[in-house]
Amino acid sequence: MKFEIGKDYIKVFEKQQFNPVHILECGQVFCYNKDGEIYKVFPLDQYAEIEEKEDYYIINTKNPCFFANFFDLERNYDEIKSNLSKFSIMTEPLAFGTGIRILNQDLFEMLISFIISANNNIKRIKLILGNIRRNLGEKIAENIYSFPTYEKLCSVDETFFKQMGAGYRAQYLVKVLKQITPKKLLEYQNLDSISLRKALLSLYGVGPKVADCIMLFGYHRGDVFPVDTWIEQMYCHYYEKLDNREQIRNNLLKQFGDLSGYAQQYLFYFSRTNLKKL
DNA sequence: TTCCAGGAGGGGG
DNA sequence: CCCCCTCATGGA
Repeated sequence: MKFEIGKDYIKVFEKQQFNPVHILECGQVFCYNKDGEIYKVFPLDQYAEIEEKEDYYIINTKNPCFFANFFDLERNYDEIKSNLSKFSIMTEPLAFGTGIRILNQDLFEMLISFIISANNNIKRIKLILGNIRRNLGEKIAENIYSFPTYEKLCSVDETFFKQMGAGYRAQYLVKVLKQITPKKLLEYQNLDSISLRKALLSLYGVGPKVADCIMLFGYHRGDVFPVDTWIEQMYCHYYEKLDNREQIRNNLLKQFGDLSGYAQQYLFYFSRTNLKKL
């Protein structure tokens, strides 16, 4: 995709391939705020502000290289969308979510975030993660705190996570922190998708859906299809009535192949905002 | 008041 | 293997 990278900014010129509203609001990421027309994004300990100009979007940040990778700017999404458009079910979701991109997010942050996401809603997930940041992170901008380090998270107990609002997921967090380190997660990069999924599923608080989300939004694997309540509803509406999520996953994977992850995100975003009206 | 949210762990059959 | 139950919390 066409973009210009400067010392403290990135300009992104192809708006049909890059829409910050849809990229951030589509449910793949929880570390952002909307401040008027400006989006503030704060993955890990990094910070950026995104603003729309007439012919481009500008990402203002001290670390353009980090965010070029974070926003997956090297990838051509025109090609992905063109391939997805061959499926008639994708017509509306592609039009609705124009400019969605799958982010490259930190593996450890994804693990913690999506364990919290289980049986939860996005607004409250953001709230809980914000509480954890504010208590254990470093201040990186006005009223914005970094994602805590592994060591910081290990230094607190179950009661702390409950106070942050994590509810019964508090014990999952404490246990998973004893099972895994950020370094080990990084080493998993080399695994094929079958082995990677198996490794993630062995972690406490990580089931099929959370494992798929970590694989998609962290490891950028296209050959997964996270099935949550919205995808399940979508599937029952457009395909057939099925309550077995593993079966739904396999059927959708068979259709979309290596583009499954991308298809899923467009379908999820569309379903979550439109399906209840249908 | 009950139902639901980007589900997962645990027990029993 | 599958089925059933339970797990906090806040908004609708």
